[in-house]
Amino acid sequence: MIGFHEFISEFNDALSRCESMAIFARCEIVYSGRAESQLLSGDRMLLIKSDKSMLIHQPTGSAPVNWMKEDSDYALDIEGDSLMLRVRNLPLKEYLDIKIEEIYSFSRQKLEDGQKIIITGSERDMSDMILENPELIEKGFKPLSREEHTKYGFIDVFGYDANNVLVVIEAKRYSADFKAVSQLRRYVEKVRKSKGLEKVRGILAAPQISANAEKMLHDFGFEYRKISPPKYMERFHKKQSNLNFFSDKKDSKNHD
Amino acid sequence: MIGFHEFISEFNDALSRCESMAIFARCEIVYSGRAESQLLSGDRMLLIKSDKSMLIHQPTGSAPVNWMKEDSDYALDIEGDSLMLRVRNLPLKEYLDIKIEEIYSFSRQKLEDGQKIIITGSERDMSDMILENPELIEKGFKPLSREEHTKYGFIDVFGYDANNVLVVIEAKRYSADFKAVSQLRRYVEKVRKSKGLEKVRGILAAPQISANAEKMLHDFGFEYRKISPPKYMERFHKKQSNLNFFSDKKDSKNHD
DNA sequence: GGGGAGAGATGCCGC
DNA sequence: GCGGCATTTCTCCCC
Repeated sequence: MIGFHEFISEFNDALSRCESMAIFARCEIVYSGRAESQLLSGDRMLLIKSDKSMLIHQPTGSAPVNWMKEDSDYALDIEGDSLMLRVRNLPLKEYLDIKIEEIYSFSRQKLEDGQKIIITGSERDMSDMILENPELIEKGFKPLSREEHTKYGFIDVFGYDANNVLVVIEAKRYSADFKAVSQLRRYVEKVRKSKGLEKVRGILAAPQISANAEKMLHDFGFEYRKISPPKYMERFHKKQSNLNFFSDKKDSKNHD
Repeated sequence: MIGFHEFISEFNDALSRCESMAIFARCEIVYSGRAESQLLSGDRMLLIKSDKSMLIHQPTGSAPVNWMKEDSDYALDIEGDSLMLRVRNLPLKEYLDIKIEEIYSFSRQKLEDGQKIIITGSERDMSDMILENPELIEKGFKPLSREEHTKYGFIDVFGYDANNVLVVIEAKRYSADFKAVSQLRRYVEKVRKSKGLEKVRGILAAPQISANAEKMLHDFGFEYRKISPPKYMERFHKKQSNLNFFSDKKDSKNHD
């Protein structure tokens, strides 16, 4: 438990040094901006980052209950028994008011991190895989070099089949739904119109598809290919299982 | 700075008591599950919640760089100069390995929070507003009681115009895009087919619409209405600007 | 800055 | 659990 006066001093000092902060506190919260929200009194974790963004987490769930974007302004004032923390982002017209009733703990730290996460197994990797292995779609499929931003739109993969009919492919890394079919439909219609072609094939590539989406797909005359996104690191790990840090990962992967 | 042995003991005790934790540390991270990722050494904030979910934040940005869902398992082991924190969610087949090089600070706290956030200004509030004020769409519009899950789909608002022509309305709280138009199109087509009607009107209600989306909208013969989501609390605050922090919140439920 | 689309999206609700 | 959809989505990339 930390007194408000000591906290105010520490908080403002940390803020001026662009340190990151973690606060455990009981508080009530009101947000006003893109929407409006209220959250009555309870225990939460408040994070303030070096970029002056803020996140508030309840003790459960993976999404923050309230937050403010970077470059927000912070002001602390004691009001009666409580400490008001007012967070403002004037350019975005967003306001967060936190009535802090009790502070359980406070940590501050200057954090240095120049690293950027590298992710594999995304939809992009999936279309790369299709480009490199066109037979995943069908024998004789000839993909054109992928053009995300053609005049036809943001098409994942684009090519010709064995009969030189144009093929538009939409890849989804997860179970394909109505939205994926609608998207494919929009692209196919665009290409048909732009090229003045009657026949353009549409193919949805995904590990799964919902029954409704598949029905809609067939109604439009499109096709489904069951294809899963690649996991490059996993493959790498299986090949090279003798490394230090990563080796344990690998072993832990061998749960299947 | 905290020693690994002391940390292990504190961490495991906190875990067994379902406390929440905040850790500032330098670490490397590897994730494997729905996708795969790696993040080289840097300073981060690690949160572990009462529900045994985990969030890892870099010093900037509002989204976590890595995370694990609730009910994950945690295991700590000293390996050479580092402390390995292995997080596992076996049912989801997700694995997170954190190589902790240095711990700057550690906080733990039992958090109690039974409150649920109340949000206004959502799309749902928008369709409620249209139901209560049908003239926002046009003179003579008669909304039917809203049925989110009709056999026609999850239609926002549904009604008849002055000439008893069926009207399907899709509301968007933000600037409407291609996806919104596609969605409206899908609903209109569904209703046309289900009811065997030639003429069903489609209206997109949103505060804004992109030029491309508006063109597509008109190509399909649909219409746009410029309507913004309501902000009940804001209206209330303007009327009653002399209350203390919380009285407004409570009454803000009586928004209309 | 807006538009368009993916995300390890998350969360909610309904079946 | 899956399906369908909104989200104060967030993030990225391109124009």
